[in-house]
Amino acid sequence: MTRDEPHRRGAGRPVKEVLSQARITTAALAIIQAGGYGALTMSALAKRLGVAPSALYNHVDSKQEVLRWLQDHVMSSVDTSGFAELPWDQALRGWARSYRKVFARHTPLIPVIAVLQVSGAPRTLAMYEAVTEGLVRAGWPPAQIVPAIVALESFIYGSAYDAVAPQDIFETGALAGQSPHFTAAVREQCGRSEGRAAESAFEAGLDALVTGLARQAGLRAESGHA
Amino acid sequence: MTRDEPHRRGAGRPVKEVLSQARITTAALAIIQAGGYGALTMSALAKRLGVAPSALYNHVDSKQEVLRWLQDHVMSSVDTSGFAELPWDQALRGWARSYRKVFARHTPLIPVIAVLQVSGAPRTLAMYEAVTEGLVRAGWPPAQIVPAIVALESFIYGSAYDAVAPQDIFETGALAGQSPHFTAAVREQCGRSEGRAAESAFEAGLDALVTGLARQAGLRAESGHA
DNA sequence: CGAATAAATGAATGCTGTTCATTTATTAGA
DNA sequence: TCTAATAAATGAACAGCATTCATTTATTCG
Repeated sequence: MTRDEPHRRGAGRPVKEVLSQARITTAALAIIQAGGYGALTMSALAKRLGVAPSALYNHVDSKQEVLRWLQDHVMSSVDTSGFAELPWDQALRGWARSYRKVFARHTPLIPVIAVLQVSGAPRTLAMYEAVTEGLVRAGWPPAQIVPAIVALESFIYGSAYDAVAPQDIFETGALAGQSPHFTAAVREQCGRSEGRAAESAFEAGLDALVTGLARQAGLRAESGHA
Repeated sequence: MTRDEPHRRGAGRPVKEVLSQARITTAALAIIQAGGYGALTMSALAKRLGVAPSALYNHVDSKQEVLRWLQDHVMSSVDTSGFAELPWDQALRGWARSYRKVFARHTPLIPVIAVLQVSGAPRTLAMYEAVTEGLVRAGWPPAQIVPAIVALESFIYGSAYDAVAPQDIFETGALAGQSPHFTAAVREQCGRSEGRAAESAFEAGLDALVTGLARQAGLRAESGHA
């Protein structure tokens, strides 16, 4: 599945690649920032690169591949710097918050990630490596690290969707009579956390996961929950 | 946004509705089961209902609406019966397992749910009501229930993606040298949980979430973790 | 110069969801 | 029973999509 490098030895090679992976990814990102994922079409991408749509296919297998490149690029902006400076549990929380924040603005990439082989996504792999190394250094048993990352990641993806959902999703409206307990519960927490319902749910879940997974690993999260 | 009932008072009404929401939803489900979500097109849907594609639009606003109907229908097969018989934490785990199992076969609906107003999804609302009632009866403080459900749901959605991902996602391949810790960690857990990596990560995360969220709510999960 | 080759092109393909003017069928009321 | 009203089905059409292909253009190596 890995693409051949374009014109490895060939003649006719221009001095600078006009349509490199980097240029295509950058253009795609610009389109998304300007008009959202709905605006990301192969035509739009070609136009922004000053080229015919068909020319794109000399450098990309499919739109799916563009999305894969995009995914790996976006992933590189997830912050793992905490593992260099902070206690492991604070670093883990910081990583999770950054991860969620980044993908809340790129939810259409989530189905792509979920199926993506890391072997084709070097920066994604680098992120996993940073997290793993941090946990290893903190004394986590090796066998528990991948399950913990997977569990956290699952929670992060779901929370990213949640972060961009309309705030009034849970308004029961005309059906309130059929759901008295739930309607009351929604009212209850609307008062508490003003508008930031998704935020507080994320923090609650994150704390539970970090604490619980650490306990399963025979460790103890050092900092209390916020 | 709520559709008018077709032919409320009108003349020309056939005795039985040929294209009701139920019939459309059933047909869509059959198409999906036969050929996956890629096969679910408005043309295919029309053909299965023995009708021209354009006729569909007398009963449905858009394909998105079909997906919303589908979502609510699928949601009704999530099992909440545990809340009637089991201790609350076991019921919660059972619900989460069922929820994940159902949507693992309907991952394309996840982005739909995340944006869907419950006011238009009665069976989804019924599910929330069942869970909420169960937690209220168990003594959960009302203000903590919605955040807990949201956190669990986020985890469930992410885990549903995970459940259908290829097993070799984490094979680092040629890049193993650049990620020694992670590669080792992957090897480590491959040996432990044979093929069921997603499963064990889900159970670990579920246990952490249920335990941790309960502790935040001032309760204690009764049953130990599996 | 000539051969080789990558890359760009424009036209075309088949699919998608969706719209629209028109026709068909059914029923309510006079 | 005739007529008016109205919902629903139709087929043609549309714009947009990702993608393919034969052809042309440009570049560089021998």
